[in-house]
Order: sequence, then C-alpha cells, then structure tokens
Amino acid sequence: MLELAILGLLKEQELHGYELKKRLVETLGFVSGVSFGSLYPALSRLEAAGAVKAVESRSLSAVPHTGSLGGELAAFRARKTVAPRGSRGKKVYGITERGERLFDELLAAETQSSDDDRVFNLRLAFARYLPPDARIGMLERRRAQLVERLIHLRIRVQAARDSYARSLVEHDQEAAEHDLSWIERLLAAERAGRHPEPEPQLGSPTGNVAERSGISRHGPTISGLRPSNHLPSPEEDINP
Amino acid sequence: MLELAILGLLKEQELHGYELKKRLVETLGFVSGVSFGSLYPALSRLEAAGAVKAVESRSLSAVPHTGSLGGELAAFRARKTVAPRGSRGKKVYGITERGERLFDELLAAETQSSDDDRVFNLRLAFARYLPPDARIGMLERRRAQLVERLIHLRIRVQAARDSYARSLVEHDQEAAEHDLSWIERLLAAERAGRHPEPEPQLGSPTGNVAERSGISRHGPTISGLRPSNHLPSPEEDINP
DNA sequence: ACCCCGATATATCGGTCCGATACATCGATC
DNA sequence: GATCGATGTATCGGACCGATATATCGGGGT
Repeated sequence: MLELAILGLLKEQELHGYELKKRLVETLGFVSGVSFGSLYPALSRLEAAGAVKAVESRSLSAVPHTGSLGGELAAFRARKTVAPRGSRGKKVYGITERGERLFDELLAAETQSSDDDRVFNLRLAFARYLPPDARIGMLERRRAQLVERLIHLRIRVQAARDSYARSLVEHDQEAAEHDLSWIERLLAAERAGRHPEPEPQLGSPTGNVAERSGISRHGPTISGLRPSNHLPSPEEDINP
Repeated sequence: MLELAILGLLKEQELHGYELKKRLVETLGFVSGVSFGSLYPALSRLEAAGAVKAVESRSLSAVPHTGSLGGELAAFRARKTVAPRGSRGKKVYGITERGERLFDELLAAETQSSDDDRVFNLRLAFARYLPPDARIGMLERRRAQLVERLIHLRIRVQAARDSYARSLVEHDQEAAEHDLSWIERLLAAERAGRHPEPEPQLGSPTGNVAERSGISRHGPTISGLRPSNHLPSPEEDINP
C-alpha cells in the first residue's frame, strides 16, 4: 500500500524520505501523516527489490522541484564522513524501470483488503495511469463493495441498542450512500468517455481548474442496485 | 483499540473468541471483520493482564468438571496429534473487576492516533458508559479534529493535479463537512441534556425505536468554526 | 559571538494488527 | 458414510505505527 504511494510519487519526480512524507500527506490523502517507522522500511524494501535507487545529494541549491533530474552535480560536493550513518546529504530516490512495472502491477491488482477505503482513494488518485477499462473495473468493484456495506449496515441498524449506536449507524449509512452516489457519478462520467488525459488539458497554460469537476449534488439511491446516472452540468468558475 | 472493543462487549455478556469476532462486526463498526490473528493475541494480552478470565465450556451438554481439563477424554479419542492442541470446548471469556477499570481508562483516554475515525466510532458506541461531561469533551475533540481536517483539505484541493484527484478531494471535503455537522448535532443534543439513559426507555417493552434518533439533514458550514445548529425535519421511511 | 531552538533528515525498536494457514469438531446434505 | 461448510482455536511472517535516538542547519535572541 505504501509502496504504491511511494512509487506513484517517485514516478513524477525524484524525492528524499522527508519530502516524500510531506507529499504523502499533501497530495495523496494520508491523514495524520505516515510514520517514518513505515516509510523508511518501505523505501528499503523497494530498494532491495530494485524498484527504486538512491542518489546521494546535497541539501542546498539544486532541485527546486521542477520536473526531471538534478541529482548528479550535487554528488561531487558530498564527501565529509566516510559512509555509513549520518554523513550529510539526503538520500534522493528515483524510480527504476523495474519500479514502473511494479507500480502498474500494484495499481491494477484487485485486492480485497481490510482498509479498502484507503486503498481505493489511493488508486483513484493514480487512476490517470490506468487504461479506461481498468478504471471502470476499479470503480465497479468499489461500487459493489459499497452496496455490500449498505446491506451490512441494514443489519447493524437492527442491532443498535442505544441512541448513540443508532445515530452512529445512521450516519454511516448516509456516508455510504453519499459515497455510492459519488462512485456512480464517476462511473457514468467514465462510461461516457468523459475522462481526463494524463497531461493537463491544452488551452490554459497554467491548467488551474477550480470547477467542481463536473458533477453536483445528488439523490442517494438506496434501493439495491440501481445505476443512477446524472447529467453533469457544465462547470461554473470559482477562481478569482 | 481492540482491547477496548473486547472489554466493551464482554461487559454485557460472556463470550468466546469466535462469537466475539461476529459481534465486533455486527454491533460495533468493524468492517471487513477483525482478524483472528489480532483477536486471539488481544485476548491473551487481556488475560495476562488479568482483565478477562477464561472459563472452559462444552459445546453440547454441560461441563463435567469446571476448571482444568477436558483434554483427558479427548485424548483417548484423538490419538492423532500428540497433545497440547485441539482438545475440545470453547474458551468463554468474562470480564473481571480489573477489566472494568481498564475499560473505563481506555474509553476516557484522549489518544491522538492514526486511525482516529475508527477509534472515535468505537468510543461513541460506548458513550453510554461515559459521564456527560466526558461525552461532551470527546465530541469537542472530534469536532476540532474535523475542523483541522477541513483546513488540510483546503490546502489539498489546491494541489489537485488531474480531475480524479480533484473529485477525490472534493468528495472528502463533503464527507468531512457532513461528519462535522453530524458531530455538531450530537453536541447540541448533548448540551441540551438530550441524551439517552443506559437502559432502554420505559414505556415500550420491546424498545424498538424507528425514529431517526432526533436529527436530520444539515447544511454544511464551511467557514472556519461556526457552530451551526439546525432544526430537524421529520424523516422519510426507507425500508420497503 | 554565543547558544538555543525548531525544522530538516535518517534510522531503529517494540508493539499492534492483518492475511494466510493449520488443525479440529460438528451438523447437514446426498 | 462421506463430504462439505460452518464453527472454533491457534500461530507465523509481514506491514504499519508511535516513540525515540541522532545529527545538521538556519535564524533569533542576548
């Protein structure tokens, strides 16, 4: 799970551990940050597997996070301590060809894990790397998952003893219904061929888009499995 | 986390492992079930700490001799494997006085953990065991947490690259706003003294209550920290 | 000049939880 | 009467987390 996230970030640009952690929080959904106790071991695993490789680098100058490289020229400055620990200079990691393949593999895998929500969010964040049919498959799997959850919640609501438990289950139901209608909107958009290209859209150089990505409020379809499709309204502009 | 859930369930009735797992899914929120690989070790930990104690039981008929063995009669039947494993009879666990104290301690603790959502849901499910002021404290802590999450999401929406990431962040925002308004409804109810008693309400013997526990839809308040209270509208029926 | 502090940065340790697996009994169904 | 699925207890390796140790850097205060 962490591997997928790391590889996805390194796909776009070379990064060192500390920065990686920040991106995991900022650009991917990882609430409450990822622990170093899982990040560094994950990097070690990936390095051992040949999916990423490290390039010694210097802290100052270099890489103001444009695209591409920036590792080489920094290496000649860093001699300081011999080798093992500490020394100086951050370890900047880059993805390898092997890593790219591993990424595709992990992204396309149909896992049925415990924290499915996290994994789905992560996969969706990288959906641009998937072929359209795989995207639809992923969304349909998620949809089935949510339908199953709603069925489960229907049972749970029966067993709710006090009003706290009742309120909790009801809120979970509403959340699941909201999730479901969102997924169905995404599915409808996907099937209509309305999906973005990997690269930012041509026409606006900055590419900042503030419209609420095409779809608006809903009406939760609670009944079993009725694919509700809504027409998206063309976007309104929000950005000042 | 699991300890709290286990103790909370054992507080109401003695249970064995397998049944405990089912209850964790059915009555508490644990989606995708708890693994035995965490349940049994957790029970062992609790037993070692003296928080629960096991009573050997027989599935059919009754216990011949309460404590101790039961391995004897099984041993002559099942020469097969040597000894230690298997035997017969489920281990039924009950909570001890020490366990009750541990439960109160875990329930009242103000942890700031990774999976806060899970923990909060769990605590809310046991809120009836908390004194009113502790309940309000718990809800306020949760509220602050969600406000912080919304601020974070405000930043994340800026960094959203493609329309998938954008849709994801927007959906997370809506979910967080929905959560927040729910918490605020709970807080308002709590402060108004409108909270349930541990025992089911007198008046209806079966105690089934179909009303949606008093509060309904919302209007998400996005602005920083404005305590919004809304009047509930009576609700629609969903069950066919 | 000095020092201390917070941010940056890498790494490890113990513990919790998960997924897979193994083993064993029981009640049905065929 | 044999197989199959549900019930039931248990362990192992691996992933992740929280706390902690260590070190460097830039800046602010005195």
